[in-house]
Amino acid sequence: MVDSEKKPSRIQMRNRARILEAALDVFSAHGYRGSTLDAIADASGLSKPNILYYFSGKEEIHVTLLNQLMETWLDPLVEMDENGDPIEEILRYVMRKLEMSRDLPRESRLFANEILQGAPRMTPHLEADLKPLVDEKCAVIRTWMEKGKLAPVDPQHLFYSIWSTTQHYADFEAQVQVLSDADPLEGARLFLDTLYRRLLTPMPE
Amino acid sequence: MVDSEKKPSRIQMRNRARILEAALDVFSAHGYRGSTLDAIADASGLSKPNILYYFSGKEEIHVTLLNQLMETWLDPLVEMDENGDPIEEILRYVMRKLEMSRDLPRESRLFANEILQGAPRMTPHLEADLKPLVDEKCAVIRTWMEKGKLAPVDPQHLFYSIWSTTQHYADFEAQVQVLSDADPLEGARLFLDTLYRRLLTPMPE
DNA sequence: TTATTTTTTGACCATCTGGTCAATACGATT
DNA sequence: AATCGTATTGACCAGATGGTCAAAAAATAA
Repeated sequence: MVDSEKKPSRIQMRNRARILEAALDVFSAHGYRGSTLDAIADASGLSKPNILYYFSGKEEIHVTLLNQLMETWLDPLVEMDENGDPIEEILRYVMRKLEMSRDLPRESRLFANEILQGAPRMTPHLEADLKPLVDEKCAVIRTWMEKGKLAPVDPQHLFYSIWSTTQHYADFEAQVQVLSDADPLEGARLFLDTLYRRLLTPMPE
Repeated sequence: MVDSEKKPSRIQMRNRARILEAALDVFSAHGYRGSTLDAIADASGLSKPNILYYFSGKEEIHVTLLNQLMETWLDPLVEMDENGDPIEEILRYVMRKLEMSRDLPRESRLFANEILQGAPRMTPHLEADLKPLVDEKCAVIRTWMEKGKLAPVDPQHLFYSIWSTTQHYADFEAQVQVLSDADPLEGARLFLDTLYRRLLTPMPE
């Protein structure tokens, strides 16, 4: 039996990792309801009952992925530094989010799927982790604006715009693919740099 | 039998409309795979076999919704007028998209779900309808920029940003709900107006 | 080696789900 | 009222799916 008291064996570590890796593939591509244990079993190379030896059920796998994701997802925002140059800090945040769209598209789509379905398994996380962090960083941005380092805009909607414009390249890849000729991510870098510089650079009176 | 040759009777019109209305509710909330004919039957007040009397199957209902959606979705872009004032035309487009997030959130989520899953039933539509329209409007925007009426940016990515920032309020409503105190849509109007004015207003040398 | 614990699996089950079909109810026309 | 095409439904089915379980196979400890 997998005992949550003792430390996990090497086999347990390896197989749990395999399962989560396979599940990320499957869940991000088909959503929770569209994913089957059989598909995860196939993708991980383990049998279905064996998967249920490591996880109590489909839902626990999904929840585990979502929990892991939350840290990764918030990290760039955590790193936004109150003492850095405001515009460069925000642009750095934008670029890190854009890189995550390129490097972690599955995670982005997993998240998008969950929120689209009304965040049934994530609302507590959002309230407990995301909300306080966003409130804190909004306050930082407001002080920057008061000091005249940034042109004034609503910080909350600024965040919404950063999230949506960057994640768009992962979440709506199927659409971007149809419309774009060249590598969209390079164009996105230039565009978003311009967008946020023009939005946030304070104008001397 | 429902005969596609003859014009549909009043009962047929009414029931097909009922089914599509119920299906829009269900599909937009749970995605294609997460939705069941039983749920659509319940929501429409018709029995499952009766639904299959009007539509050949679950997929046909979904495809019908997607086809209807495409028109509604493209309409604001179609209306963008080459002869209007460039900045006002684009801002009008932004605001119409934002209104659609408020008034047609189910349609927005239906679309988002479909694209997130890789657009399995919409890629042909995107290529046949969306792509040419976007190409055309990108050309218009480029001429505006050449005439110095708009600050230069990549028109394609400009569209991506408009779509993502406006649709965000419908598609990620569950997240916005957690973070926003007041009515987010009013704040969004102000923010997006500022964002696109600052981005697009040409600077005299 | 043997005993013991951990890991893996084949067979199985209950439920859900998309879909069928024969029979029935309904509504318009004569 | 009788007729005929339209609309509706209860009963049913096959396949998919999440999950169980006893037994076998591996790994580990004695």
